[in-house]
Amino acid sequence: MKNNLTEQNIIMHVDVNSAYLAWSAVDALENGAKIDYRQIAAIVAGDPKTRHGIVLAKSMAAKKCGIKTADTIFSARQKCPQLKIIAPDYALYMRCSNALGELLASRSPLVERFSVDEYFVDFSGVKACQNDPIGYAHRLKDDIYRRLGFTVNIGISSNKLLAKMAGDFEKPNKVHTLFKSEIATKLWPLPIGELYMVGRKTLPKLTALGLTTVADLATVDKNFIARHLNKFGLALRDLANGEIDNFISTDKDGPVKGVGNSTTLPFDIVAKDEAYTVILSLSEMVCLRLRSKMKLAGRLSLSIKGNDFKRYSHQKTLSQPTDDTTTIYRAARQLFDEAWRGDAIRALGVRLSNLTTDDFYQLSLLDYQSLEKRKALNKTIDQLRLRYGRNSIFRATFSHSEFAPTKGGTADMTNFAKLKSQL
DNA sequence: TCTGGGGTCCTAGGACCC
DNA sequence: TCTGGGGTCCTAGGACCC
Repeated sequence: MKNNLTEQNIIMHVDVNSAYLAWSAVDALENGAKIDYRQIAAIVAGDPKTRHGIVLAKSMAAKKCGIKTADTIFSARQKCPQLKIIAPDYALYMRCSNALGELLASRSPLVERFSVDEYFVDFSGVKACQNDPIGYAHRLKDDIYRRLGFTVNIGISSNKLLAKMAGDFEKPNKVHTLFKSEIATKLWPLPIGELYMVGRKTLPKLTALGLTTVADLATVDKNFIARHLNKFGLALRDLANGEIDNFISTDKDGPVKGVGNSTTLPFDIVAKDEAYTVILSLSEMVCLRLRSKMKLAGRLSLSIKGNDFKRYSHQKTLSQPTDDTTTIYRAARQLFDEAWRGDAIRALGVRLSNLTTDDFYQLSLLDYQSLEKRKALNKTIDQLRLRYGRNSIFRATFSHSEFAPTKGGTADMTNFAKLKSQL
C-alpha cells in the first residue's frame, strides 16, 4: 500500500462541515455567545420577508430532524419547532474561506478553491505527506480545527473526483481514502443517489431501470445505459468505475466562461418600468464584475422567473463585444421587451458570456468618442464603488426608488477587497 | 412569513453554408 | 424540376454542482 501511494498522485479534498453554520457559530462564540450553534438544532437561512427564506446550512441536530438544504424555513420549522435560525453573513464566510485557503497554501503550493467551503490540494510533491498521507491528513484536519475553530472532512485519492467522493463519506470531522483499488469495496455498496452527479431527476430514471446501487451502475451494459441516458449515462457508468477521463471536469483553474447576477424581488413586479429598474441594477453589478476581470462579453442573456416559478430566458449575440454598462442595459431592456409574457415577475437575471480579453476594443469610427467617454465614466464609477461601497454612486433613477441601485451578489462579490485587487 | 444565487455542461432544433 | 448531408453557429431549456 505504501509503495503504491508514493508512486501516484496524492490529491486531497478539504470540505468544511456545515460551513455557513459552523462559521457563524465560531463567530458567535468569539463574540461572547453562550451556546455553540453546532450543538443545537440550528440553521442558517435567508429572510422570508424578502422571499429568501430557504435553508442554506444546518447543524447535525437539525439534520436529524429531517431538515435539508434548500428546504423552506416554513417546512424546517414544521420538522423542528424549537429551531434556532441564523441570518447569513457572506462577508464573514469569505473571510473564513480565505483563512482556510491560506492555511492550506502554507502546506502545498498547489491549492485550488472549488467553492467557498471546498478546496483541492495536491500533496504529490510534499515530502512530509508521502509516506503516510492518512496520518498527514489527520494532523492537517486537527490543525485546522485548532487554529480556525471548525471541523473539516478530508478525502484522499489519486485524482480530484475520487478525492471529492471520499470526502463525502461519513461526516463530520473524518478522513477517508478512495483509491481505485478501493472502489469496489467503498463506492459500490452505496445507494446510487449518493453518486456525484446523480441528482433529483436522474435518480428516478436510474431506479426505473432497476439500478439501485453504485455497483449496479458500474456493471450495467454500456449499450443499455447509453440508450436510456445517452452520453451522460455512459459518463456516470465510468464514474461508478472510478474512470473519470470522460467525466465532467472539476477544473476551476480555467478561465471563467460567464458572469451573471440574478435576484428574487421582495414582491412580484407587474410594471415594465420596475422591471427596467431592476435590470439596470443587475447590469451595473454584472458589468462591474466583468470589467474587474478585464473581459468583454459577446453574448447577453436575460432570464425571467414568473410567480409560478417557471423560468424562461432570451439571449442575443452582441454586435460587438463590450463591457459598457449602458450598452448592456439597453440591450437587456430590449431582450426583456421581446421575451416578457406579461406575467407577474418573481425574479430577474442578467448574464454575460462568450467572454474575450479586453486588450483590444473593436472600434467603430463613428462612435469612437462616445466610447472613450463611456469607458472613462465606467472606470470612475468602478473606482468609487470599490472604495466607498457599491451604492456610493448611483443613477438618478434610483434616488426615489424602492429598489437598490446595484443588485445581485452573495459571497465573492460582497468582498470588495478581492474585486479591488483584480482591477 | 413558502420555495436563493452563482456557475458549468449538454441537447435539440433551426438557420445557413458548401 | 422529387430534394442529401455534413459542419457550424445561434438559441432555449434543462440537468447538475455548491
